[in-house]
Amino acid sequence: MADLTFIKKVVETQAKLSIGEWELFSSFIEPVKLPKKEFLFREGDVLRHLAFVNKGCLRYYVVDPKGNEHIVYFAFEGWWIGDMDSFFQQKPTIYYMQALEDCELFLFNLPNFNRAIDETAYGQFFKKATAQSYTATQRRYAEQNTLTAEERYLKLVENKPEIFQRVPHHLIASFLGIKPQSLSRIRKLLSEK
Amino acid sequence: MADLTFIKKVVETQAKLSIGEWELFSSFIEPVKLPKKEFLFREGDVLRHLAFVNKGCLRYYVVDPKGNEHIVYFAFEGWWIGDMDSFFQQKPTIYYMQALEDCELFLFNLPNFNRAIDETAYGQFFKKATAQSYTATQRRYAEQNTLTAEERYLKLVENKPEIFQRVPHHLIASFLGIKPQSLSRIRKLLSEK
DNA sequence: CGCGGGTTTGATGATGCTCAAGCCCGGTGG
DNA sequence: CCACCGGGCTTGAGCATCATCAAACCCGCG
Repeated sequence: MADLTFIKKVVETQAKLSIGEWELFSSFIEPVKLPKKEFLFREGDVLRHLAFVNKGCLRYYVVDPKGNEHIVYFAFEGWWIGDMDSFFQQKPTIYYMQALEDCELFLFNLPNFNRAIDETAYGQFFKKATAQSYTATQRRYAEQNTLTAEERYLKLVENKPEIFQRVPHHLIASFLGIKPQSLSRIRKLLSEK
Repeated sequence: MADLTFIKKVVETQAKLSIGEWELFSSFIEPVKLPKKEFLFREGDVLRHLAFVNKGCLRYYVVDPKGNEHIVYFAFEGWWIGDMDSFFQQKPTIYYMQALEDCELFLFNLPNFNRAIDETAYGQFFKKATAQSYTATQRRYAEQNTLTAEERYLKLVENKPEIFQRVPHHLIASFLGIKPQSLSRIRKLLSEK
């Protein structure tokens, strides 16, 4: 059986599950390995699972009509990933989720996930965690207009310095909303100071 | 008593409430009038309610460290509004919510809202509606980088033409992520075709 | 009638993109 | 073991988009 200590710790940041609830919740987990470069889902898929990242890292991105990829977020250990709209409404997603390293994921299918929400205190976790990342996405959206590329870069260096060791720079550029050339120039300028 | 036909119709798009559930749910509603220019909440407030917009329209915005306002969305009739993170975690918000017209809102406080989720099929509505707007926010975030200002303007004209009659143009510019001057120029260019 | 907020228009400038070329480095095959 | 290939990173020159600064205009309202 997979090691569940990490996911337990994460869920317990927002909700206390009784022993029985935890037993039910953990029985829903389907552990899978996702090798580097493989996709958890692609545009057009109807999501059959939401997932918890126990190990590794992935990118979540969308391809616009002009063919440009745009990375919405990177997901590292401890993140919940998926397109909730596609998952709950069982309709096709417009997003891609690709492993950037060999990953270990814990999958939850829809009936089980609904049971976890309705029958255990995981519902509390889910509500709060969703609200939090929703508000965070709104904030990031606003920052895209109010901050310059350099300021967004510095913020990332501040918040997640490891990312530059784990993720190629052209993907980080896409995440920051700029081209690889621009990221390179920003780094050069800053290093000259 | 306020007219509940509209909110009932909206909730029923995603969930069927029994007669008893609807009675409980509607007993939670606190109708209030919010006059034009007044605030439902401001930065620093801990949200005591989420709200449904039965009539009128509002803007939801954030002020960045440089003092620039950035409108995250306009809320019209049928929208649910608030900062869920502030509401569920009872922590201060960074957002402002201001009426742009005389509004009629239906408020829900935290204990009642939690009861609605846990004890009625409103929980289904909430889960799906939240997932939908979360995914929509992510899409809008991506579009901020992939579309030009003109393309975003045309998209708004397509999706919500009435907005130009109801909301001053400098606020629409803020929503589109540009300055009023730029919006004016875009409109001029397009009208010359 | 004049004030003031909102919109328009013009001139200039900064930020980040495009196009293009060169470089670095790890992996592969001879 | 070395030559070659290719992806990713860097650098340069010119360009597009949108911001900034500034002024004029429009119009509703006191």
